[in-house]
Amino acid sequence: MLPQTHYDYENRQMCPEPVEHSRAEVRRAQILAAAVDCFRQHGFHGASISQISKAAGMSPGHIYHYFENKEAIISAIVASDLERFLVLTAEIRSACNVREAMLARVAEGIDQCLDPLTAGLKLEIVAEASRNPHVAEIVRTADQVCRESLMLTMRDMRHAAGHDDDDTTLAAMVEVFVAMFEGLQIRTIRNQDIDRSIVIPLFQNALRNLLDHTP
Amino acid sequence: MLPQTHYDYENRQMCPEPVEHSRAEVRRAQILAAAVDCFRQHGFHGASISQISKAAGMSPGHIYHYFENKEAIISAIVASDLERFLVLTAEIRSACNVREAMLARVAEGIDQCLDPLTAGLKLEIVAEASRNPHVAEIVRTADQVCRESLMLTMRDMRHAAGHDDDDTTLAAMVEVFVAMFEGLQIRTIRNQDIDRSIVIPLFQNALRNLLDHTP
DNA sequence: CATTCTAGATCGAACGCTCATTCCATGTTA
DNA sequence: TAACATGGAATGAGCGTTCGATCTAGAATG
Repeated sequence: MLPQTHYDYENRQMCPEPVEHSRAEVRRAQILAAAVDCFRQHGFHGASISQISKAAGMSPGHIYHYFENKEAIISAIVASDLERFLVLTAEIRSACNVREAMLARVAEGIDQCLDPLTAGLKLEIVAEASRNPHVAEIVRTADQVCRESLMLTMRDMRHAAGHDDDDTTLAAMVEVFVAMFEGLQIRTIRNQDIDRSIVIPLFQNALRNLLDHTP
Repeated sequence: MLPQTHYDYENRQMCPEPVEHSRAEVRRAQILAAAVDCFRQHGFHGASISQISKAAGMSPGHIYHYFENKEAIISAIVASDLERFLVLTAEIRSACNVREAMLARVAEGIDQCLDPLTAGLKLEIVAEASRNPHVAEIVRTADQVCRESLMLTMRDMRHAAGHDDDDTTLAAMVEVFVAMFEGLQIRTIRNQDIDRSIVIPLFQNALRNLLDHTP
């Protein structure tokens, strides 16, 4: 386990977490957790401040001491959500055996994508990004950082296997790689009876084919 | 071009379209077109009946002569959206050369998935399905029919190539196949600068690997 | 240690607005 | 004339947000 970090958007690097325990930080976390619950159940626009405040165990007005408005809550969730992914990719890249770490995380990633609760919120976030420019900016910035991190990881893996790819090829491989995972999030909503024991090996095989691809 | 058809949910088969031109049908279509526009821009819960009625060029109250409530509009859009896909798969299966038809449609499908406007609404629909049981039921029923149709198509293709797969394997291949396409819908929102000229061939190659897969 | 002070935490009523929906008067068609 | 199409105001509920009143914990003071 790496120490807790977060992504510093201004300086574009990971920073150690100051592990805040102040009352304010606790309250903020309470609100965010409650909001995640509500957004999962009713969507961004369907969930009301009143609902969120009830779930967080405080008055509606009090929410506004910690967040400027409802959209700020959305942004905070999106940001923290994607920060967690950045930590994950950083962990993979800092492992001794990058390939092993990656393959291990693949199984983990598939499981997470196939969890309907997680997938539902992720889809809500992307759908919101498709029309809310503010959310779109956060989502796209973090996505770019993730892709860059994955590109570096993939370049290492491929180089060890004797391939020497240019950046455009690597970027395309990352696109298809990520698309496959994100596609699972949609599948788990559209089909609740996925036969995991057959689908997961097939999926992993397709991933391996992609990673070992020769032009 | 096949004649216009729609999917009869009760009898589980395609039916010829009665091509209605009555005033009521025209009005309904107007409302649905306006609603699609509004939902794209503001989401299901963000778009109001008043907005939709303005876009459709009629009064808010009049909407309720054609749809019981707002959710009925959502359902009608989802249903017609997915019916169009059912028509597409039926078209592929009825082609002389199924493999050729399929590969041609693949390029078409990639283009459609990479269009942010189309993708945005599809994601909105899936996100809504992840929490609205009524929408979920429509989405899942249609998805199942699509998968069955794709399974038949894929069985033909694979059989011609000397493979004889059992149903679970075929179902899994369909899952991964569809997941890849649906993943593109998310990618086109998260990354607006996808290099199509490199990504699409790589994506098609990955698809071919999947279709020619040997266990 | 006891008291006072103060700044932040917290509440919940209130505001202005918009929403989905209803309803009835009016217009249109056959 | 009868049946349907349409408009638009009315309704009541709920929304995001604001705001002033109260509470509380802990520093400052004596």
